[in-house]
Amino acid sequence: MSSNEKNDPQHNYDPFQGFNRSATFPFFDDNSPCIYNQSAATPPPAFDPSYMTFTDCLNGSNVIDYNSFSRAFDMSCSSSDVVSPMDDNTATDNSKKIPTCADNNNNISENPSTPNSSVSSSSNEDEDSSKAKKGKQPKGCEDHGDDKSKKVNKATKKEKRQKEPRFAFLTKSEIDHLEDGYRWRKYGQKAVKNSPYPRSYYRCTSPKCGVKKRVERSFEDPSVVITTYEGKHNHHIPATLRGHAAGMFSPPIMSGSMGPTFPHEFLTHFLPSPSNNPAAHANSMHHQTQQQQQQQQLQVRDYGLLQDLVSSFTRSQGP
DNA sequence: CGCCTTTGACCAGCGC
DNA sequence: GCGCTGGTCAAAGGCG
Repeated sequence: MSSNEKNDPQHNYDPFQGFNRSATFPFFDDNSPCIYNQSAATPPPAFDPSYMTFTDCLNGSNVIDYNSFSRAFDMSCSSSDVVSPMDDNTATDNSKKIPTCADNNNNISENPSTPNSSVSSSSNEDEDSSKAKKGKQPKGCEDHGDDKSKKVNKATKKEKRQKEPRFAFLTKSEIDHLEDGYRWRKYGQKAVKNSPYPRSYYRCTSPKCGVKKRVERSFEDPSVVITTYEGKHNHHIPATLRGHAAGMFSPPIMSGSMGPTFPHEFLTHFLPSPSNNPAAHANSMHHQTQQQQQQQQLQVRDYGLLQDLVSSFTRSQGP
């Protein structure tokens, strides 16, 4: 818990509390302007007063460049997926421990040429972590739950627990759980302190993919959904998805008006896109019915902020 | 029947 | 050691 929150919980709720923004978002400078929706009426005062839009982030020469941004989001699909583990004493809980810039560099920036070898190990370890935790016995079955096994589980967990880099997005949407092309299973929900809105926990349903995300609504601006991704998918977007999400970013909608490639690259990497999923692409290109197209448009609207960001960026590039 | 959400309980880390 | 909090588990139930 942050000291600010203690001092003034009603006005200092910060969904990114505990995040060192310059570390969490390496493309920010030390003054850490925050990604925020340009169209939002009133930015949450809890954030840095010097707000800048995503577009500003992209254009601000003193803030980021393509490289830093791409490093931040590991945009190169061919780049390493190695994620250096955070020590337990570095970041076991993002609300209590703030990763340092050095930590972050280790996690994200220093591996462009590292052999792509540890995706599975990373996710497997995550799975191991989950398995370790499954040592818990269900209620009424405590007869097997001796203290020894619990202690072993604790030790195992302490050794293996790692933190994936996290990336948070503010999305202006009325929908809490935005479709992003992947399939998620909700595994928990918790009330957020000083916020009337609960936080939901989702895990990617793909086997061996340990990606998680947390979704919560901003207390300051209920129209803003804060989605925090943790980890990186080690698989393609499911080709057959409810609502045909894999075809959301079909060329007519995204690529045709994108202009600059950067935001397109960014979004198509971080979010689902046919370019990341040839099978889905083919599917969307050849089997797109009118109904699917309508659905597609509806889903794209779910992206609220992201669309705004893209259009802002496109406009800022000029004709 | 498979997949998903809900929800109460449990666990670990941290501050005091 | 205790209490608080964030994160996770897993049984139960709903839905298509």
